[in-house]
Amino acid sequence: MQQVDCLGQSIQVTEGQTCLQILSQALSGKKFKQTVACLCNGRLLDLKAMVPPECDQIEPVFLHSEQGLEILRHSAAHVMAEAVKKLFPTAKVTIGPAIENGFYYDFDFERSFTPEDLEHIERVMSESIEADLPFERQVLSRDQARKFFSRINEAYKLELLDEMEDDQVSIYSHDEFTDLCRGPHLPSTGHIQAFKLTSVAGAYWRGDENRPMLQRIYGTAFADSKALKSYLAHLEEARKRDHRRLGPQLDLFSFSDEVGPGMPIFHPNGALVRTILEDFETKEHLRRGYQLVRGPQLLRRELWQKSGHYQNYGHNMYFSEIDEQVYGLKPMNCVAHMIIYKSSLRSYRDLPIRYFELGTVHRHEKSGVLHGLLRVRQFTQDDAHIICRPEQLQDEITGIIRFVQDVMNLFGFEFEVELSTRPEKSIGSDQDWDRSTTALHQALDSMDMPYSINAGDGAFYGPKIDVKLKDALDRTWQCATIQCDFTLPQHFDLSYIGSDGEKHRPVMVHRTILGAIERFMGVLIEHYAGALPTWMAPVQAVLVTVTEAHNDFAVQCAQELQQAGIRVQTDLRNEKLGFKVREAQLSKIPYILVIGDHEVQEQRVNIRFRSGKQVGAKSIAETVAMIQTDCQEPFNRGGMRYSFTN
RNA sequence: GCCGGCGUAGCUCAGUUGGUAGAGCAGCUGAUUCGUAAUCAGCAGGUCGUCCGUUCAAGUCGGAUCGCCGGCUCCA
Repeated sequence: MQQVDCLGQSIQVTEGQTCLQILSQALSGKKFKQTVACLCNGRLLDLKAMVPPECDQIEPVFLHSEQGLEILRHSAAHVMAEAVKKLFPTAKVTIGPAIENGFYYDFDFERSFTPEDLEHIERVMSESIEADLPFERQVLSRDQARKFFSRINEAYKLELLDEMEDDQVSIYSHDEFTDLCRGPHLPSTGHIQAFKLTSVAGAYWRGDENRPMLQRIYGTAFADSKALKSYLAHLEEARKRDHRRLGPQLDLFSFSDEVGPGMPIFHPNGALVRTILEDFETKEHLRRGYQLVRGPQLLRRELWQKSGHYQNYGHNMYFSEIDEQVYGLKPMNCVAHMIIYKSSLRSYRDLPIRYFELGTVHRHEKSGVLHGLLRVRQFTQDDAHIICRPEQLQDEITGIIRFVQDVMNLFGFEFEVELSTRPEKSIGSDQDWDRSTTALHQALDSMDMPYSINAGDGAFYGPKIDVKLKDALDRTWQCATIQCDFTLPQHFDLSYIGSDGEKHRPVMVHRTILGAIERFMGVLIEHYAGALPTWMAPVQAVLVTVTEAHNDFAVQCAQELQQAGIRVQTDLRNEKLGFKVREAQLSKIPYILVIGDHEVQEQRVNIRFRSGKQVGAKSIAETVAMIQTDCQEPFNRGGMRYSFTN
């Protein structure tokens, strides 16, 4: 006799009983309505599935749970596919998974779907949901399935079937629509209470740009309309934080058609923020034993051929011919660093050598990938190359990870870490790959850093660790990267004299901490919604006068604050106080210092934060101390020894 | 690069079935001298992204091109 544990109750299963029957016994009626699937010993199953013989534990999956939402969204994708097939019978179905916050389905159709099409599709979907049609699962042999999909003329499904290894496959049907699908699904279409089709896009079949482009429809679905509304409102809020909107608004940077795509222009405020970041980085690198170096922008083509970049990435480089010589604008900084290393004979005692450069590079990125400051054609990397003995590799990598961690903590970023292993198209010996991949693993493990593995996504010359940050819309962007490289030392014949008096080959690590200054600024702006922490704010304080009678004192205060190293502005315009406060606050200036009759009399300023909070009157000396403490605070919190100075 | 959408004043946008361009904010000038998110009035501002075409007539229709946006692919 089979016994299962369900929500703390032990229930006897008689033969042929479904999970639905067990759960309805264990659950009170109300909660049961919210149950859309079940977990049998951790495996997701339909409610209508028979209790598996080996199962001894069943848990309900509620619609509101993460797994419940995934099932909801996947089912919504099926309902959408059904609607598309009803409206456009010639469309061929391909795949349609649930994704974070929604779902999509790709169709092969002779034209793109229009916004009007989406409305029609939504209407037909609503009809299907209204009819509350059950999802039915059926298990077929691969052969039967092949016959079925061939009869209904769904070539893409046949291709998917050919790739499957199982002898048996499952199909799901509701109404007249049937799809090859692992499941599980909702009990019926009526459980889809809140959905919306959001956009159309082109997408390559199987993600391969050499295969046909399909028509993708994106949608989203939530457990109830309140959750859907709040998600859509969240999206709207996120759009307000978009650095492409905030950048020009705060007069940080802009793009110009006249200049060219992917070439950001930094205005005074933005250039100042940049300089503050770069200055911080320079000091922080010096403190951690890096040496500052600087290479040229243009280097002979032969050098790029030697490094291998010409062969691998030449199509993305900018070239120029000068005095009958071809020069390439550098797409990375390592080549000059190699030359510096080679400029003298190196001893094992010299290693590790850590060359750091805020190196400006040019890469001709495809036009379609450009994205504000996050993907540009000219950018400055906080780039370093560490040349070390093989046995030093792991310590060096650990040091870099600690560096990344410190900096991310300073800014309060949450980040994802990925380790990418050897790709198909790669060079180097198995031994080199194994040794360096192991060093990366061990460095991450030794620091208890959680990470995922991206198999086959390493650089062609070595494995790497990438650190990814999210933008306002939760899209991830690679920032820090740590890349092992054993081919460049070979191409440039790098060596050091070991303790045995013999020449040895060093290993090399390419790494960035922020990634690119431009990208990092973009992510920072979105992270702080434009309200940069005081130590980075281009203008830290603005003196706002009530009337022109107070201007003299304001100018005097400004001079004192400036003397103390604070970035201060005055707003002496003949405008109402409310108007000036509003503008200062919209400019996200951390300290708004109001001066009226009281303040002039007491020789004080009245402090208001950009949050709207009013602090009260303080002397200039007190104000300076307050702002300086504020600047120092993130560094104390981040546990960094770097101290804020101007 | 590929698929789709969009380009009107510095910014945000309106502009009906083709009939010759409009608002708010910002700017300038003047008035107002004011206590914590928008004082009032006046003025000025546009080859409707660019180039071809259709038409008596194009911001509006068609084509090309440049750019931006959403995806896909890519990211040394």
